[in-house]
Amino acid sequence: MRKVVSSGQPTIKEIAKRLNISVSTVSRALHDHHSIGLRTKARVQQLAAELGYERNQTAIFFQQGKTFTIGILLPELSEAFFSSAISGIEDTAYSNNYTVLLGQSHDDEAREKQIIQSMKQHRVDGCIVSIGKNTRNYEHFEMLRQAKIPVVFFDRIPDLPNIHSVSCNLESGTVQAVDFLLKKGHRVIGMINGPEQLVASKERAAGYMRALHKHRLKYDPELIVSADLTAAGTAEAMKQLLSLKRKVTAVVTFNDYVAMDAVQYALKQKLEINKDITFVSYANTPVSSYTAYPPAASVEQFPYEQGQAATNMLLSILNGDHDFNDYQQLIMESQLVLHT
Amino acid sequence: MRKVVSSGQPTIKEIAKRLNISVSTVSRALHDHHSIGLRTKARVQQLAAELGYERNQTAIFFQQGKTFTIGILLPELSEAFFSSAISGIEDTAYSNNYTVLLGQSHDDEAREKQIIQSMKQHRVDGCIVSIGKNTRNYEHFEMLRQAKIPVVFFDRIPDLPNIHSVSCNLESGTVQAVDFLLKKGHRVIGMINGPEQLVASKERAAGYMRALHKHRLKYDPELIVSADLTAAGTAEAMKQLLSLKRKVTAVVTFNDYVAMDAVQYALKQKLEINKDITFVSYANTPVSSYTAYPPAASVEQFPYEQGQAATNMLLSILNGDHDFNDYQQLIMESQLVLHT
DNA sequence: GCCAATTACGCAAACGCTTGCGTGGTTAAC
DNA sequence: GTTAACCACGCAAGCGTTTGCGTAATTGGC
Repeated sequence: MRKVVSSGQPTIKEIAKRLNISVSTVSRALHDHHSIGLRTKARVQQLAAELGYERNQTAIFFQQGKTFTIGILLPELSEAFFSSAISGIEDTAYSNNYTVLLGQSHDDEAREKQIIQSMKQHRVDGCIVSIGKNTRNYEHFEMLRQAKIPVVFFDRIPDLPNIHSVSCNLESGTVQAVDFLLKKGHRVIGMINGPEQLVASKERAAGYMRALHKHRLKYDPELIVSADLTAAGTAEAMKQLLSLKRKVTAVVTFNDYVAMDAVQYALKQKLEINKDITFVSYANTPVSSYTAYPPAASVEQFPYEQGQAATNMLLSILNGDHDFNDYQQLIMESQLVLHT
Repeated sequence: MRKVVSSGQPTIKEIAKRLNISVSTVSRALHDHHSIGLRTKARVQQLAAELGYERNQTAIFFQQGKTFTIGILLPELSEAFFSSAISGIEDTAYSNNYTVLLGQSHDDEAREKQIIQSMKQHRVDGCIVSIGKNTRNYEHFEMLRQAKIPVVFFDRIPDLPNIHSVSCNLESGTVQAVDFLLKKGHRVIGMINGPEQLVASKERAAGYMRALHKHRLKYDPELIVSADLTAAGTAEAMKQLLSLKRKVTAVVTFNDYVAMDAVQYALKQKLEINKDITFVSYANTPVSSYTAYPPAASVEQFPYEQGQAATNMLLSILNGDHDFNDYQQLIMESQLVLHT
């Protein structure tokens, strides 16, 4: 039999042989088991230290059927929102002695499936996933369910019945945003919204309307325009808004990128930002405050905290704090942040 | 003996039992081994498919002493530069059938050590690491070396003799940047540099001087000022530069954030950007082009490509393409990108 | 029709570790 | 002095897979 690997790393066996005791005694000594004499314990631990012994995790993972590893699947690692989220996930995983296995789907369903497959094969204890834009088929998650690997969905959540999830309620944040503008005296407030099929767009629109309703103002459909989030689309949307009879003095934009494009357009029209027109946006990027004309306020979605929350949820599931069928859905509140 | 885990996942044994053949035959059949009859192969593969059999990677990792996993340790996952790098690393790891284990040090040496320790215990095949700002002690990397786990350092490289590394040469990029300004007719070019002890600052200064030398211009020390990268520090630096007798018409700033702060200051002084004064910067953020006054050009450091390169280097080491003592250092060229 | 080569499969060890159970030996309780 | 409790340790199975080697049965060459 060929020795596959000789990594030179000392094993429990070696220690046992050198000390003329059994491996089980060594193992227990290393775990500070009560049934091992103080003398033997000390001898074992000392020799282990001398040899630079380190437990072979792969062996333990295999033997225990648990890896203390969580898989995290996101569409795009380099997007600011997600990278903050990863940061939050890694931090809380780390402090609970879990490790993080990473994969990005690039919004490609096939790759998403392969990564899930790979994570399943790696025997991760659980997953945190944000699905791709184009994912329509959820059979890969069904496989995880059958393998009894719990999944917490996060931010981008599939339309499935029984799932754990963490997401951010943009509606309440939008209410706050519109409230803010109303209190500043604005009465004609436009909104550049995203594609209508997105949940995120629906929540924004709902928040907009709820805020108006709260203030007993009537809703003018012309004031919400859907755009495709490109610079050109945003310019077009701005043009529409500015051509209305009622003079729009404030605009809620879908995200910071749209806000920046909208600002550009407004400047070209010789409008003075924060005087002729005020923008409020959603915080997708930490650098928006560095721009020449940052939005007056933005709705923060706390990606880092969402990552933390998702991880905590997963860990509590892994700890068996809940029934397997007790599906949890945490909806975090977004919050308006003023850019003074 | 208590059965630790029953995950329900079918094993090779099960298949063997059901088919009344030995496990070795099943294993070989699953690997398409030539010594297995076509008939048996087919029967095995079919049953495996029916049962939804999936190889237990943890068992294989353990048995083979190899995990096909690379550890990646970075200071801060949410920084744009690093998150792009991760993206590049994950992409190339993925296409080579490796998986990525993630950790962030938050520039904390103790945490860095713990993560390295954890990765070592996980028996990663290799590591890619960017060290923390404050790391002075490198014994944790020495341990990796002893465990024969190869490490490729990346971007933030320790001052050690025999290491593999990938980094970006900012000097040449700076030469290009200053060249660009000189060709545009600027003759008095300022530089807001970072703290002097940083390698990155030294490279920038060197590039600045080399470009001047190339054009047979003399170097005026007053034109390079060191700042602390805060908004206030940048304003102070700008003030210094603008108060010089010779009228500064262009400034090379340490990074995009500094550039944005500098722009703000210039605007307050009623200077017209790209007319009275032109900025050139280093690309740390993908959104700088969204700002009202992006720098006229910026030195791109290609974090994604650096990530790819580091991964490829690590994989080639793992493949045994080089001697263990053949230390590789790849220095990538940065490149000036014009923002038309 | 004999030997060699080939085909098709099984045996069993090994990877490193954990853990239920068994077993001598000592101590304490009555 | 007998029984019970406890202490300190060893035995051995088992986790799922791979793989060197052994071995029947079949085939082919001459």
